[in-house]
Amino acid sequence: MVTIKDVAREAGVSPSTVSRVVRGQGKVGKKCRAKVQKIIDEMGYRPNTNARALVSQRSELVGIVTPALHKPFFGSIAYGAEKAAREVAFHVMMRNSQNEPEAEIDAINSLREHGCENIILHSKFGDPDTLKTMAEKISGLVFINRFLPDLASRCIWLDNVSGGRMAADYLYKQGHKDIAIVSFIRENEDQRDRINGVKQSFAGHGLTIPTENIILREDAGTEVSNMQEYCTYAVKELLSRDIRFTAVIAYNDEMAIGIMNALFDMGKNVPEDISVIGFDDLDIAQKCRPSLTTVHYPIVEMAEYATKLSLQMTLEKSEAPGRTHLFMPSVIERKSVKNIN
Amino acid sequence: MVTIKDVAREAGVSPSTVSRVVRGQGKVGKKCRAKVQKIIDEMGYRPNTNARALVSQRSELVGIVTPALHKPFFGSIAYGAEKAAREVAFHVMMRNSQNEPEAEIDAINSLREHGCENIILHSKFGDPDTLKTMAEKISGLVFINRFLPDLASRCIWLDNVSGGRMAADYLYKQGHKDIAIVSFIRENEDQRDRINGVKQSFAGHGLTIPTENIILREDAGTEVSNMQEYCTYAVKELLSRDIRFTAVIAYNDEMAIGIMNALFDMGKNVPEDISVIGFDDLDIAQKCRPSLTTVHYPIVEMAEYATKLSLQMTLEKSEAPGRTHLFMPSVIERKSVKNIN
DNA sequence: CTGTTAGCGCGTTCAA
DNA sequence: TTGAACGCGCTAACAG
Repeated sequence: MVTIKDVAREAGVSPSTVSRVVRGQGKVGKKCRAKVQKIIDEMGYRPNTNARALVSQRSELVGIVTPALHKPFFGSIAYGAEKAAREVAFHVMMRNSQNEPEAEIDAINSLREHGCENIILHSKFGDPDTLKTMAEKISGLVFINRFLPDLASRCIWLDNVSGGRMAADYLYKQGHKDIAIVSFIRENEDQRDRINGVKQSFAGHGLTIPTENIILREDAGTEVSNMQEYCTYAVKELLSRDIRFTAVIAYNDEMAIGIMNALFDMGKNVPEDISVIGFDDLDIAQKCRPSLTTVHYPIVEMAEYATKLSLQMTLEKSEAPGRTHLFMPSVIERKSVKNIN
Repeated sequence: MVTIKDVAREAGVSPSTVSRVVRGQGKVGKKCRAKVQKIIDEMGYRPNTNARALVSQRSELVGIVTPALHKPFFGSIAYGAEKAAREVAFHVMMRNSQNEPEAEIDAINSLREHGCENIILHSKFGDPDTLKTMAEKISGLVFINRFLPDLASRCIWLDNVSGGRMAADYLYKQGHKDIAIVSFIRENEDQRDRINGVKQSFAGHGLTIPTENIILREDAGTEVSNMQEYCTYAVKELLSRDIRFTAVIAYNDEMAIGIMNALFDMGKNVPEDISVIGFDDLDIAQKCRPSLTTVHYPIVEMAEYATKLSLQMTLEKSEAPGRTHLFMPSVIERKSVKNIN
């Protein structure tokens, strides 16, 4: 390993001068700078990040904590963050949390051991008070896909209510007055918000959505163990109940696809017999058949934005601006919804 | 920030003793250890990784360099690596290379600045000599999904020839004697290997695959700009040429799905009219319709293995074992291939 | 079993 | 404009 001393000796200058050249700071004579730079290139010198972080008390690291990196949605977060980080020559360190609050804390702590001040956290279930305490200690901690009133200015999140409303508005315009909703848990924020958005939209048209038209995973019991099983269960329920619906709003794309498959299996065609709309706009939405009409979640942009915000907070030592960062979804029209007007 | 000194002072011992307790190494009196541990917990002391890495000359980091993390296949590599890294309390740093050899080198260099000795590199196009030079300098550099004869013991790769053979064997058993192949470039290793595997299989049955039955992206010219366009082009070619085929072997799942969609668009049903088989076994393969029969690529396991191998090489300072690490694919039977016997 | 000493490679004073 | 000296927090070698 070639150190700053080696370069200094070779160039016949002091280590401090080399340091100035490397960082492009301070006053260095033009000739001197050129000579040192030449030696640096020749010797292939690269500053030791650890030593640097040790002395300057900050590492050039962005940490990202998400539930499961192999899922496309979270992979996109990592992708967006890496993109923004690279622009300022920062590195990305990642950690999976499995959606377990304990694992999240652990991940954050170990990130901090590396001197990582910039952390993008995707926490759906972390305790607000705990998170607040952490935020006070970590100047670059920001939250993606969650809104915490006390930490509003550090939250980068999506307007799920609008997303739900947009999906419902779109369906309504296509002539669908009777719809069903398939989601997970009633009380989870995102899920509740999206459902509320749908209800708002329909209320605006003087319509209500009967309780029987809403299927929730929490009501499915233990008989279903994975997404497809749940979707099959949901579709069976819907079809067996004495209700009328021409379209299904799924919580997300994965579920929408599961529902389409279940419908096909039961002899229903999408969108001819029943329309389906998703949420997220994952890659798969354009690859499945019929391609999925869905609500676009600008997750890559959000992750980039979150990273830049975090960086700005630590680099410019500026507090987060006194506002929250709310992104808007948008409907992407594809082939899974039929116009029945 | 609470340092080792703070703990030492508080506990009335020397920093070295605290260090020994923290690392669980060396001899420390039972009572003494308990007391120090108590103070550590109370004060919330966490060792500074940078200082540690500086003095011990090694960081507890695994670097992973892949072309594009947001794609499920590469996301799985990151996932597997993180899993293995976490077991030994290492962190993962990642970098996207966009498949550009320059960016790869750059990524590796910046990883090294962090003192990262463990690097999992997914490089399809990197120059073998350059890679060899890097490997000599980086004791924990391993290659995933590539075989370099000179660095065989550091390569974790898949037997693509067998994969191609398995796909073809499976098709043959299902009664398909006339098949088409859709792939990218003739000379790329993986693609050539898989095609060769297919040819071997058929040769074993006394059959050959006519050149006209093989469509390559490189022959498509510039008119196609994305995967779906290419698949549509490929299917059109196949259908317009005066050839006979009952099944299509696609280079990978993404392509297989594009091909299925193109076939549907042209009024052909899968698998009734034409069967399709993919490669990779991405999540999407079980979600698409018909679900895709494909060749399973054990990429998560391979990434875990690669990480453990790298760790072993650096931690135990042992050279890589004198053998290469070749994983075998396997056929996953789903619904996109019809038995026409 | 425990403490003392001496750096790891670098950035940042402060003098010169 | 340059250099010398110091210390970031920690581990390792050596004494005791």
